[in-house]
Amino acid sequence: MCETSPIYTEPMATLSDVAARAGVSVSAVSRVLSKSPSSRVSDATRRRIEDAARELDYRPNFAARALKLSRTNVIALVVPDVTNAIFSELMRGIDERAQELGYMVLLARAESMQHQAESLAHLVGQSKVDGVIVQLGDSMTTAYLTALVQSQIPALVVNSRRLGGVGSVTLPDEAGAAAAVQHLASLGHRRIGLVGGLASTDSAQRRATGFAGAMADAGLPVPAEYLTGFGYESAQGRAALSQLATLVEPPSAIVVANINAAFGVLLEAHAHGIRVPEDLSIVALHDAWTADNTWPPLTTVRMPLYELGKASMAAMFERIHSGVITDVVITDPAPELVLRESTSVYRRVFN
Amino acid sequence: MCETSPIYTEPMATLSDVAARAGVSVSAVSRVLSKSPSSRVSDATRRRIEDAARELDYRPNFAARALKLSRTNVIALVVPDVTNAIFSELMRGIDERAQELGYMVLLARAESMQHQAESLAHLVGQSKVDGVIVQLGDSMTTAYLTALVQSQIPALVVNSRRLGGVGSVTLPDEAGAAAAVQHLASLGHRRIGLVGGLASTDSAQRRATGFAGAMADAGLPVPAEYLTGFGYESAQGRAALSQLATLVEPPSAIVVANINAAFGVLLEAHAHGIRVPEDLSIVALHDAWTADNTWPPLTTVRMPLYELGKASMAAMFERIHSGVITDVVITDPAPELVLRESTSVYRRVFN
DNA sequence: TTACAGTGATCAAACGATTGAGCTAAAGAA
DNA sequence: TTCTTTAGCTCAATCGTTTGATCACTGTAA
Repeated sequence: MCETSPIYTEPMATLSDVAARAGVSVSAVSRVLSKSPSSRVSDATRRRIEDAARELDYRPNFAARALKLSRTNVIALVVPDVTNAIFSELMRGIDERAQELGYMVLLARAESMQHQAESLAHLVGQSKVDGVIVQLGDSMTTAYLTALVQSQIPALVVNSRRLGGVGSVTLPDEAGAAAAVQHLASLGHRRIGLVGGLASTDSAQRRATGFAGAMADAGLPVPAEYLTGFGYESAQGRAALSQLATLVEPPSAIVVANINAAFGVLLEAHAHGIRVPEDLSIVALHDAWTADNTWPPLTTVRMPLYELGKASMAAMFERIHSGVITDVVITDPAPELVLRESTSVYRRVFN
Repeated sequence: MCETSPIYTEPMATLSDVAARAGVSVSAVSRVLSKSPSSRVSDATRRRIEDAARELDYRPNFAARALKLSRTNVIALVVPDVTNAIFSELMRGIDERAQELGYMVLLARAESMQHQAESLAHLVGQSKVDGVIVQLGDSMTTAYLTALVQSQIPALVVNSRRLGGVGSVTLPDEAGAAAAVQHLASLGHRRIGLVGGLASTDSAQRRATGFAGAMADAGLPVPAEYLTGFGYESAQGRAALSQLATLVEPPSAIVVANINAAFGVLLEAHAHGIRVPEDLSIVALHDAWTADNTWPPLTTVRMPLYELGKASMAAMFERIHSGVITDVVITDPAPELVLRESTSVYRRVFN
């Protein structure tokens, strides 16, 4: 089961190796290879240096560079839950832009940071990373956030505003919720409920606002008992539908503020013998590949998560390099309805 | 929208700051704080140093340490697809053990590494990371792998063996497939099909072997047309069922080698009007929270992914510190059937 | 002839930690 | 008293880069 391998790993070529081979000084090599604009070098030596570097397969030593320049070109991404389908699109956006900007992403699961704020401080204090992008979750304490703000860490919060001292990048939550309402209204639904997030969270508030606004625009009433706000996870979606189902006159359609909660809603509907979409139309915010796997497949509103990621990394870059703290709202592309099979035209069941 | 913040970020305290405050030399501080066993220091000075360090909130500079010791205590995890539900359990295991061992994990999406092997070489060549754990995907070229082997990088492949020069950690694939078969057989099914992975991959082969073995043990025939092997993704699951459904005498139950493919199987079943589990029982390898969201919820065989992650990190640690290359198979816990609603007792439809 | 600007390269001091070797004083041995 | 040992420190080199300061040289102007 085991086998020892002699490790012949000849050490990487360094600047001075290249310098020796090219017959020049270390500084000349450094200036040429790091393409510094102030490099007054003759074409001949430049070529000799580049050749030598290529022949020795030279790669700059990350640690040495980081030490000298006191920046690592690495940023940390803190997410509450890697399992979340939403995270992966976000990650993809961040990663892509990071690569363009010459950065790498260190993924940190929030759960793994036991003494959370402290861990973050370590990350930056040790100058392992140049900045931190945090995707807020319901579980993140405010203590964590204030600690984050107080530390002078370049930080950025994704999809949550009203935090002084750290930047933010936010989704068009109102527009997304409104799009969902408009879809249902256009199908003839008048009794539309909301399965929302925790009222304490910023995004849940915005989605609720968008929902209310669109209902008003459509001239539809919103009874208080049609509004729930248990949270974004599956179990909380179940709880919400379970409550809505007991109403004397239950909604004929609901907007679910998060796709994960919608999974729970669907399960609970099955459990209650509520047929989707015949008895109840469901549209959820956020699109993900998992929406195809439910029965019926979920109609969703796709939110620009990929762009959220890209913009986050861009804002982080700005913050690091110019100290500018921005609050960005993604508007392009706009939330887009993805029609599947969980919504249908309203049929008067109480005819 | 923008607001500039003056950055008062006073630089981190260094060893010499601590030394100055404690009135001792830098080396004394280093020896005390890095708890080196060869530190002959009086209790008095030790206490002075520790106090000074605490007061200044000293944290060792990562880059400096990495430069001097030429190791970073960071490993890279390369995954084909962050979206994959399987990945998150694996990641959790790796991350947890990494933390115990004083390591951090740099997540690298394989898709983001355009010139893949080259990127890897960069990662290690620059000594950004001490080693690389690779979760193989269908899309990973053999060129990539041979490059990985040839480089002297401490590397480890997850769930794929037969690679000289790099270690491996593998799931109990045969046992998992066998457990699935046994469950179906115990329900009275005799015509059992396999929706497998690509025959070129190691894990697909082992699962196919486990399937065949268990079928033989149960005294059940396996017609060649009951065996498919399109791949582990949803679309390929659809393709597989679409093919199986055309058979004159289709299977009454199938084992799907991967839960993601099972989602596709389920969709295709719906499309064909095949009722699950009445007309077709389905059991999939790998459990994930998404299995609860399908209709009907999927019966699965839970594979020890978390333990796979932990073992991987442990093996990586071994590899880095003692050069020992191991091939580990996870046996504990054994694959476990998670009963949901996609399987039921066989009823003779052709009576 | 002397001075001076400009070019192309080198020197050397950092960055912050680690660590083998060397130093000093006190204690013990001869 | 003198020599050796040892506990308790400090010295100084080193890891690989970056970068302001410096230097040697050539060509030009005064």
